[in-house]
Amino acid sequence: MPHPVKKRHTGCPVAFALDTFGDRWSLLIIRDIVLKGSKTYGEFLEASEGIATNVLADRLKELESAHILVKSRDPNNHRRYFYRLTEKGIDLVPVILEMIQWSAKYDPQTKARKEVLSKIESDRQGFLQEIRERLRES
Amino acid sequence: MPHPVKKRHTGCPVAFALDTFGDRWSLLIIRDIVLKGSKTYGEFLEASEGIATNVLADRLKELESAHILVKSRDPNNHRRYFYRLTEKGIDLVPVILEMIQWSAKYDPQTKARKEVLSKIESDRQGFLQEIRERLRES
DNA sequence: AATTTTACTTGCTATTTGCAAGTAATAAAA
DNA sequence: TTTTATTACTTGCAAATAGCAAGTAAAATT
Repeated sequence: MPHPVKKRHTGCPVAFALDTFGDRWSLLIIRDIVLKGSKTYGEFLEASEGIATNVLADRLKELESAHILVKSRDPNNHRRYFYRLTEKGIDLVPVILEMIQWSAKYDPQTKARKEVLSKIESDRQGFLQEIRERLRES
Repeated sequence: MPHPVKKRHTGCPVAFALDTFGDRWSLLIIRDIVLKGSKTYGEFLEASEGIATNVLADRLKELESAHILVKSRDPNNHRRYFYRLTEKGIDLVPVILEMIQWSAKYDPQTKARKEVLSKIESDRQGFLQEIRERLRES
């Protein structure tokens, strides 16, 4: 079973952020929720670029205990659970948007969609508000 | 010698960003340059929350080959090198600012300074511009 | 009652990190 | 000009983490 990474708790906000979600997978899981509408373990397994099942289980546990995700049962199918973003998690969307813009600028093979990019640039606040509302009501 | 992490090269901009700097140390090195004015190997070793020397060497190499950093000799002391951000590296500052804002909001022990935070909120573009200019002329 | 779905866990190997010590080139001091 | 110190690394090894394949358990479906 993978373990949580050592926390630096130095007070530096950059270090705090990296200690919380600074690994290869955490933000991809959040991307799956925000951009692909994933909610369940199975959906993350399929959507997240081939994340290993034990690593996925570990990251979900970590993100839940960091209060970035909340887990609830699917009322219609008690075998499965829904993972949703908390407000703390939703507040990570701006970080993801900046990453998207940076990669769109520097990755020649980027698949970032032009419409999305122009929306982010021309009406960032509106775009963020739409995402927030969608996530809150999901 | 640590090796580069496996690249996913899937076209997803979030994955591209994480493949490039999505680890516990890369953005801390960049923070050292941007916020602490670090330039040399020794300064990174001292500033970066106790990064191990071999990991530092590896990350510098990776960031250089990703064209985020450039390495040049100190003309006054040929034993040492200066590491500076390229434009590609400078363009990561917005990502770092978002992380700072998120951590300032959610870390009760944050040491993020209020003046900096209000400057970021009230005049983000101006703040970014100041940083860019300082980094370019350094 | 048997099968399938869903969300994991377990065990093992490979990779990466972290620590301590060592090296090589240049500069400074004696 | 020989010795010492600085600076930027490299090397070797142990510990932690990631990745892969197979297994388990509860709930739903057939």
